[in-house]
Amino acid sequence: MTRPAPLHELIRARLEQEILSGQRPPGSRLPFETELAAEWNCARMTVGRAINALVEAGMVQRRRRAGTFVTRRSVQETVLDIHAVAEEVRASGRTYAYRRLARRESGAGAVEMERLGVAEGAPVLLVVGLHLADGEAHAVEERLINLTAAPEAGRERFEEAPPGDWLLAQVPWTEARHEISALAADGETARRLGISAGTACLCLERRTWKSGEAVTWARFIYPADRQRFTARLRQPGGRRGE
Amino acid sequence: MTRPAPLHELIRARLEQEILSGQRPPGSRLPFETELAAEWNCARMTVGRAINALVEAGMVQRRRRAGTFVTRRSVQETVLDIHAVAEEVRASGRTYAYRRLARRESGAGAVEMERLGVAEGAPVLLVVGLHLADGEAHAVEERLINLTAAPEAGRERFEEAPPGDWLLAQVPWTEARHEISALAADGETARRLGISAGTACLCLERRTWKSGEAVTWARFIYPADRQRFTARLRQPGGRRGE
DNA sequence: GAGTCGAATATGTCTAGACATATTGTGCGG
DNA sequence: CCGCACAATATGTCTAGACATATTCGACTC
Repeated sequence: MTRPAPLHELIRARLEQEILSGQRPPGSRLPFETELAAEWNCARMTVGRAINALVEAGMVQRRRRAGTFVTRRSVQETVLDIHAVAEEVRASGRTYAYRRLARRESGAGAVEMERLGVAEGAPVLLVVGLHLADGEAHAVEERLINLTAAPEAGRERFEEAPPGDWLLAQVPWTEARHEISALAADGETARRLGISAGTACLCLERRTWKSGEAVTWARFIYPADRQRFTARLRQPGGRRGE
Repeated sequence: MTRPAPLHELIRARLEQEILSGQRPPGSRLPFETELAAEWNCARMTVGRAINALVEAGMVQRRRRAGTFVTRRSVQETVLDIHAVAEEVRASGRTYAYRRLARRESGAGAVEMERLGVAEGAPVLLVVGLHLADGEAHAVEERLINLTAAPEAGRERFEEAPPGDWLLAQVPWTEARHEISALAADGETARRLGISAGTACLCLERRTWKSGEAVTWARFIYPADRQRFTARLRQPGGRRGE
């Protein structure tokens, strides 16, 4: 039994369908709110709400006095889900394990300055760890933590659990950025992953900030055959997990 | 001069800040709409609108009779912008060019069945092309088009312009999915890109549907040093391009 | 103690107005 | 013909209500 959809949802769905079908081509003007309100026999605010959802989805743009116009589609904005490595592995039905390979506190050098965006000599913590799936190397994680932003991290050993989990729980971030690239494994990485040097690898870099201050930088390196990222188009009217 | 922000926006920003700062921890209940309305001295619908924006951003969940609760953060949902290759190249200030390498119409075999999800023997079009930046190979594009879904594509040569542009204009899709992976260049790909076989490459696969029917499959292969994808965290209250 | 039913209540949707504000078109004067 | 002031207008925001609906809580029964 499907509950009756609210009116603003019906209006939104109808307009969306007309846009996607090409019936309302990019650049064309939608009927004015008052016209739609008369057509659907409802208040202007109800159609306004429907149209605002389309604005939110990037399908139309509104200009006062001019009207509402169908957006020209140019950039495909897709949604990429990046889980924690442990979840990725468990989701595929394998057992997950973690092993710390190295831990070092130091003052920021050139590399750390670039990766974290901190001043020279600022205290930073480097942790290198290996993520295992069914006992086999799944990914190498290199992690830099800005100890100025997260001083409590200096007291953690990160021997049993990866720093990501701890940071997520301890330091709420407000902004994060990801970069996905490919690279050939260098000697050390190859040795850690048990592959031969030069093997193609997928690389995910993540930078996290809390209110403008860099908290952590992380790089995950996966052998090419062991990981891929999937993204789906943002569903314009998609309801969020129920 | 910043225009005065609307009240629902102020309320949303305030609540968001309280959530991000940890002042309102995950699982905690927000004040009831009526309480917030009294606190801000406004109508209930105004605070409702503010809270709905937080729902949209996935920061809170609402349950009738129970109230509104701060969501536990689990999956990081990020937004990935995937431009057309031509735009990517031009955005970096280089000149863009395209060269078609091959074109073949045939009935779907095992590979095409898997990639497009069509029946055996269904008419498909394969186009292979090279994207060039400043005269240098930037990416190889392999493209399969379902001629049942887009029969007009059979009359196109795709010699000057890549099929992506034409398809985008002709066949509005309703769903698309992307996969990003790394691979080592095979002999033919390496030759086309002017690199040596085995070089690490970044690979983007895209599948596009129109109302449930597969329209096209595309695979872009970039040498590792020539492309990376960036994603940013979905800005909860981010305004869309103005 | 377990289960059932009904009342209480917070959210969900909607209306018919109001006024604000950005932008467009127009007419007037130079 | 150009520029400028002004009126027209479509969206943007907000209100004070109304009724619907899902969920919870408590009272009552077995």
